[in-house]
Amino acid sequence: MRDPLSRTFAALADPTRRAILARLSEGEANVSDLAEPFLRDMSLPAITKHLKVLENAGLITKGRKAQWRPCQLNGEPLRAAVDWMEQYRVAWEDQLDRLGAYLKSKSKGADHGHET
Amino acid sequence: MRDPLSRTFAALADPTRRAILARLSEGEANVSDLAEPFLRDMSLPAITKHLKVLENAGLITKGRKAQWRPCQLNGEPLRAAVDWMEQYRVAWEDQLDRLGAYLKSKSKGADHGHET
DNA sequence: GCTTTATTTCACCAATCAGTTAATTAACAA
DNA sequence: TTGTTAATTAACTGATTGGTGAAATAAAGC
Repeated sequence: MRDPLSRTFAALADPTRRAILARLSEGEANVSDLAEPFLRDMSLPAITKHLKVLENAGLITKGRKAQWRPCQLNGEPLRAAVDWMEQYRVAWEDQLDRLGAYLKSKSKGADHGHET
Repeated sequence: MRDPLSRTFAALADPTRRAILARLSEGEANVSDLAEPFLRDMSLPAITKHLKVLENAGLITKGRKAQWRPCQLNGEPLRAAVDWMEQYRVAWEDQLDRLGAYLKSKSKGADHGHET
């Protein structure tokens, strides 16, 4: 996973990590706070690793406050990811439109008068 | 990678696969058409595998036309991915706003206490 | 100094990933 | 039937991922 965009998407490709980001969207939190909901399912080192993945992707930054490591969200890479998607969104929606038109013409074609 | 969202993000976490999607956003293409730009770097079976990943994520659908397999984009999972991101983008931007406000108040010296 | 709390690092393991070459299937063309 | 083109499957490999428990580090607190 060399490039930043790949790192971002890879980091998002895990429900635990997405949940951590969701939690962080409500505000700063320490590692143990972030870990707490998952400790039934996995160990603390596992969370440390997930956080490292998020950090390497630039999605979070970790501070230092005594023995705590307050984490906070960094939206920048996410914006890059959304931007990548938006770049192709027009084409995707065109294709969806074509599909919609096709389905509509196939079923009935009543409401919104498109060519049958 | 059980859940659909994870599958989508995982599928996007590879530059070859993103390039394939980009190509497909310009219109339907056969496997060999899609493979052509990459055959200098990897074999055809490698492309077949990438296409399978994209297909399993629901990002493309493969048709059959004689011995060809015309692939086309399916934007639905991408919409779900963008939706997930948008859901938190507001919060991220709020955080950026708060940071901005904080920095502004700090530079202005608006000394407002933080009571217990 | 010793103990506690918060977090990370280490060494390991099983599963998945991304690629390979060689063989195979599918559809068509002669 | 034989051959050609398009694409997939099979069997294998090395690297990465996601987890573990045990030990190590860091900063307080007593």
